[in-house]
This record gives sequence, structure tokens and C-alpha cells, in this order.
Amino acid sequence: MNSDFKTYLTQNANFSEEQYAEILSDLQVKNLKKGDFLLRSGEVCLHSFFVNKGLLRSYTIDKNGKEHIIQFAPEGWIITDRSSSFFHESSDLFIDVIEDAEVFFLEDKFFENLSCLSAEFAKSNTQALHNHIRNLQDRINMLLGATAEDRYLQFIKMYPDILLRVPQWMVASYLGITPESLSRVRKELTRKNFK
Amino acid sequence: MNSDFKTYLTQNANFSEEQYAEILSDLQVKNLKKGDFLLRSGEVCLHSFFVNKGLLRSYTIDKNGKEHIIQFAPEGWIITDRSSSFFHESSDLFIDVIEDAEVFFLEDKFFENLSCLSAEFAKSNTQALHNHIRNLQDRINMLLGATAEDRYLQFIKMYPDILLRVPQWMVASYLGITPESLSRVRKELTRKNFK
DNA sequence: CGAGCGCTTGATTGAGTTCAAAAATCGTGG
DNA sequence: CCACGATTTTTGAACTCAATCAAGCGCTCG
Repeated sequence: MNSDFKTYLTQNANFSEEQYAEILSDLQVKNLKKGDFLLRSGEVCLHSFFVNKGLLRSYTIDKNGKEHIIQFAPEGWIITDRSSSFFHESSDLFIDVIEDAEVFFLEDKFFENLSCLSAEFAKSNTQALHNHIRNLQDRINMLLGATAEDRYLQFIKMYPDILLRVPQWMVASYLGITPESLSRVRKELTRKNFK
Repeated sequence: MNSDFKTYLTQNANFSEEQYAEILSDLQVKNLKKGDFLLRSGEVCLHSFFVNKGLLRSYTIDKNGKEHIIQFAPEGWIITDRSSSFFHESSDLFIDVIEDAEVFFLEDKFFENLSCLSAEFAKSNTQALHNHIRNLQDRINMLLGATAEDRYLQFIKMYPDILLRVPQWMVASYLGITPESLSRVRKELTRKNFK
């Protein structure tokens, strides 16, 4: 089996081939199509979704009906609502498919079990949590301080690959600006670069 | 010994009296004055700070020299830069004292050791991490969607106690608006309430 | 008691939004 | 493979919320 998921496991712990087999046998994998939903606001989030192929996103809808994209998840990423799944509370998030995807459905048990089997895995798990926190912090900083242009430039640097795979209005949504504004920002940037 | 710190420990695990004694004996406690710094941008954050008395805050300074308050920490709260301390990277945060404070300095070891001694404590630790994530998520949502007024109303609901203890310009900084704007928001709100 | 800090108020400005419509691009079925 | 409808992006004009700049007031604490 050749997949990002296996890479994910091998990088974080070294299980035996037998252990792999067992881990994988317990796992739900699904093939999903663009537009499919994995989670809707109001539901309790029961899984972490490992993206083996394709592209997912999570977003909220505010009281004015506007989408705000929280996260993109390309290959090798995990996407979920940690609060909801950890505290078994209903989620504010939607998670859906941007590009046809192959997704591993991971339950809390999955992480618990593997953490028991491998201290390395447990550690890498904690590390992932802290990474997540760091990302959220950075995002808050961006939203508190940065102009539309700053935000876009930051995004280009951080996620050049994603930039090419999603429509512009989603980038705008992620940055917390309107598609129109982003269009103007881009225009302005090309103008600057040509003189 | 009567302190919020003991409450914190008892709520999260049941150590014996002897264990308490040992835990406490290993601990640095400091009395700090308004304006004292516990962390400056550029330093690596080596501790989590448990506020036993008083009030702390963390904040960043953006490239225009503006402060953005990230968190307030009253009695019973822990404040730190988790990313910096976990990854041993230099921090972007400042942490300083708003009201004279008594603070326990907790090293990473502290959490590791107690987590070994008590599975309960380990669990409550993980829970704290998830709580933190939830707060950050909520903050991001606020910054993406809410107007100045919305933000202030949310703040009043969530932190009525803190509202009374910090100058208004700090609340404004936390909300991501200017002191002038907050002043106007408040004016408008009182107007609304009187007719 | 006075200097400084925090809060308020007013006038002006500006970044980004909104609304509308045209232009470009995508994708899907015939 | 083309054509047509849908979606996305761009552009324009008016508007809005909050920022900025500036001035005055009141309190406190040194």
C-alpha cells in the first residue's frame, strides 16, 4: 500500500508490518466527491479526517449567512473540529470536499490506541496539537494587524500550493476579505511589480 | 496553604498531602509588581505562569508599533507562549503584569512529572490544550465576522470580571479596535438602552 | 498641585464593503 | 470538440464602518 497515510504513520512512529496491517484493517476509508459534506454545523464531530488524496476545507457561516473558511486540508493533512470531538459538543463547522478525495476516518480511539502502542506517536500527536495552536495564534495576529495586501502576501508564502488549487473567492474567505477586494489587491500587486 | 494553585491541583488530580508538599517545594513563586515583564518578544518562553493572585496579560507588537492583546490571565489562569516553550523557539509575545501578582513559574518538567504521577492530571492537561484551541477558534470567528459592537458585547458576556479590572484601551486592544471606537460603541449602547 | 494618563468628542480620511454589471473562464452535455 | 450556461473574476461607483488626527476634560498619584 502506497499512500500519504502510511508516510504519516512511518514518520511519527515505527510500527511493525503486522501492526500496520491491523491498524489499517480497522480503518474506514472513503472516496468522496467534490461538494460532499463530512460535517455540518450542529452535528457532533466524531472523526478526524486524514486526507490521503484530494482537498477538503472547513468553514463557518456567520449570522449574515457569510462563509468564513477556517482551514484548507490537502494531501497529508488532518482536518476536524477538535473541540467538538473532544468535548462531544455540537460543532459550528462545516467540512466539505473541494477536490474529489480519498479520506481516512479516524476516531478518538485510533489516536488513543496508537498512543499506547508507541510513545513516539503519542509525542508527535502532542506536537501536532501545539502546531495547531501556533497556526491559530498566527492567524489571530494576522487578523488583528495585517491589511488585505499583507494577508494575501502571507498566504502566498505559506500556502503557494493551495493557492493554485482553490478558487480565488475561497482564498478571500480565508483571509477575511471580499472576493472583490482580493481582486483589487492582486491588480495592485501586479501593477507594483511592473514598474 | 490556601491558594488558587492548590485548588487547581485538587480539581485536576488527587495527590496525597506528601505529594503536594514535594510538588510545592520544587516550585518557584514570585511576587511581581504592575509593569513587570515575564516574557519579551524575541526570548524563548521557558515557563507557564500560573496566576495565584493579580492579573497578567500577553500581547504582540505589530510592525506599526501597535499592541495587540492576546490574552488576559486573572487568578486561577495559566498564561504562556505554548509554541515557544514547546518548540523552544523565540516568542513573538510579551507577557507583563497589569495588577500586582503572585505567580507560580511552571516548567515543562512540572507538567511531565505530574502527568506521570496522575493520569487524571495528564487528562486535564490535554483538556486544557483543547480548551485553549477552542478559545482561539472562537476568537478567529469573532475577528472574521463580528462588528466592533458585537465584539464588545461578546467580551462583556465572556469576561465581565476582567472588564472591571482593566483600562478600556486594553479591552479595545483585545477586541482589535481603537480606544476611540470602543468609546463610541459604549456611548451608542447606553443610548440604545435608554429608549 | 500639576503633569500625565485615560476617556470622550468632533471632524476628516481611508480601507474595504456593497451593489451592479461586464468580462473571462470553466465544465458539461450534445 | 464545440457551444452554452454557470461560475468566477474583474471593474466601477457609492457607501460605511472604523481609523486617524486633534483637542479638551477629569482624575490620580507622585
